[in-house]
Amino acid sequence: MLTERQNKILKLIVERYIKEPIPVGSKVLSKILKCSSATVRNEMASLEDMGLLEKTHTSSGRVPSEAGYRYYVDNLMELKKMNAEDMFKLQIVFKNQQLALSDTINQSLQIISDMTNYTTVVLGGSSHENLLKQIEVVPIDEESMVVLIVTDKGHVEHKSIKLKDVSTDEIKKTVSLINNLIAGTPIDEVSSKLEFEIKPIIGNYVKQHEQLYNAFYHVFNDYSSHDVNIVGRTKMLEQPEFSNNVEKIKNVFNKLENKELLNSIEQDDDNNIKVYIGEESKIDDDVTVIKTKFKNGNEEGTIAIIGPKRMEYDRVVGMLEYMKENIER
Amino acid sequence: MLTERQNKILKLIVERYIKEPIPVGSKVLSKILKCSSATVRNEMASLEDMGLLEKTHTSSGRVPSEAGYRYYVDNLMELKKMNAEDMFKLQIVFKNQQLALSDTINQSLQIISDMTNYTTVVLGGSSHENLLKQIEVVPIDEESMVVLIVTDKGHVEHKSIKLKDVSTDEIKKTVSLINNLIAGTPIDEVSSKLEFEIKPIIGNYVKQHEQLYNAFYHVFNDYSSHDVNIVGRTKMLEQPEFSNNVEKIKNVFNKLENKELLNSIEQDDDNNIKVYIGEESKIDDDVTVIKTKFKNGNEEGTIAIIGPKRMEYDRVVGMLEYMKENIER
DNA sequence: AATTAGCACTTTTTATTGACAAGTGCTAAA
DNA sequence: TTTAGCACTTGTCAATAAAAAGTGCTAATT
Repeated sequence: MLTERQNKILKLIVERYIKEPIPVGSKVLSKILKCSSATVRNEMASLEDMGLLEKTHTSSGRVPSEAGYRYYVDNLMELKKMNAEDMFKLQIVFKNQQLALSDTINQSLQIISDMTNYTTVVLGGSSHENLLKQIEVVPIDEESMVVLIVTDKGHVEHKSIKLKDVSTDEIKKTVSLINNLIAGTPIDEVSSKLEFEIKPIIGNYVKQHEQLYNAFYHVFNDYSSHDVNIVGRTKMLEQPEFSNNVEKIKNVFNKLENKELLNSIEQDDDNNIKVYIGEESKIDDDVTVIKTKFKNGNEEGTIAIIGPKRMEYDRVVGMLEYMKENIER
Repeated sequence: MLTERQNKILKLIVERYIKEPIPVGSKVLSKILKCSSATVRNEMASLEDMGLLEKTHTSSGRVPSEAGYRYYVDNLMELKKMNAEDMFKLQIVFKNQQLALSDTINQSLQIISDMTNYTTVVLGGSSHENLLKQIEVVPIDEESMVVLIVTDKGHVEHKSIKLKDVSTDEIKKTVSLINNLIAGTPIDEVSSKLEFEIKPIIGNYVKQHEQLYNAFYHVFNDYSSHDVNIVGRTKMLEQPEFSNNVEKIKNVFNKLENKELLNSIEQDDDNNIKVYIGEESKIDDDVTVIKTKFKNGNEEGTIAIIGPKRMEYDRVVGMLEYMKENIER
């Protein structure tokens, strides 16, 4: 357990370092704490022993370690209310009744990304939570057509397919068959339902049933399991820990492109705001991800803010809280 | 007009510099050309006077200028056939009859991006070339619904909208009205047609006609004028001219995000392969864009490869030619 | 008239040095 | 328990020097 003073010192170091990425020395702190620098040095040494602080070299000031940030977030941080101006900007978006929820979220995250210089992400629910609402087929020319898949949460996916020697009528019948028999099924399970419930039926009256079945089967199989929207990809370049390190940038960008890894954001089922610091983020040692789930009517998903480990935790958590409240209302 | 030898020297310098971004000195060339370095120096000075070469500092070797690359591309470059292995990889994609054209293109451009470490782009036709094929509305819950717009070229756009106190029946009628009266209109012009042809009609039998009209009006007004797919965004980071210059990276990434600027790729109507070097690319002085239009049946668009000015022109042009051929077949 | 050898001159790159600033750890005194 | 004091480390910055790469020009050569 840390003493009062140690808490104070750790908090000061974390907040100073977040403001400006310069290791914090004992001298500045001694002034603030009204004790000698030697005392501060002793305390800092203890905090380092506990693994909460680090040095960049033998005679440098201290920098928070990953555990230090963790401790700060869990025990020391005081949530920061959003300032009036920022709040006002967001309220304009939230008050706009015309917008669909997804647009509201996207626009507000765009604003947050611009205010903070962090990258933001919206994830729709995963495919096993999405139910097939309806499919539509729009013929484009003799051979090709577009298949549209709409889920109960309003997510849309489409795919062009080619079919030879299949009549419009046969397609229409199959489509309404699917809409009647399979709508309401989780997207995940549609492929198998197609096989066992649709394939046998269309086998009877569609000449090229094999081809037709295959086309639909693939459409659902390729259904990307996630609806991902990343806002402010390049904001990462504004952060000093990345702007001088192309390898890091490459790594982070590749992880963002690679949707699989974004799923790691959605791992746990906690409904509160969660903070993944450094290594925990699974993206990069210097990256922190702060996320929360949201639910509004039948729409649900996750919003996340991705920034450097040296992130303004108090501010971002405050913002996410505000976002979540407004979305759910 | 350049002499035989000057052509040779310019070609050598460009190709050497493309292989490795090190200014080329007279010594290396003298060995290849079997003449003294002094002779080469004289020729290089002439080429510099003509604006085809540049120095990075008073006593450095030479580097191609923008005009130098231009001259190389227009006069000196010998197209390079793709190697068998690369060709084979692409053939697998092109031979796959199952795939819709857009998927074929995306997959093959992914391969090309990986082979070359350049960014690739597919642009669909612009909105004034796209005709409205059909719209569909799928209700999600009492208030919200998804509007789907399909164009004659199979491009799909969707948008969630909210409507209060509008019956399903009213919506259905309006939708079929639009499909009957406006299908076939260029997307660009749909908004105005809605106003003059649909609004007056629904005004008669839809209670909340103002609201309904507004919703559809916005859907078409927000229609993003372009279908853009960027593959291998981060490949730019592999190029030495960018990997040490965060400002450049930022600039290029922002230009890519900003769809307007991609339109500049589509500016001219030339059907051949076009090369935009450096400043001409409108993206960055150190960027080259090589693009071509393609047309297959009623689908058409543009594919482009974006790389450093120091791009392997002979290889990329060869690849684009091959792509174009295969797409159009 | 074209080519080449030779050399002075520039600029970049790299390493070395020294001085200074920032900060620590430890010891001994308060 | 706190603090003053001091030796010690490390990083940063500027100055200097030497080496490497390459040029332009002049004068000699082919």
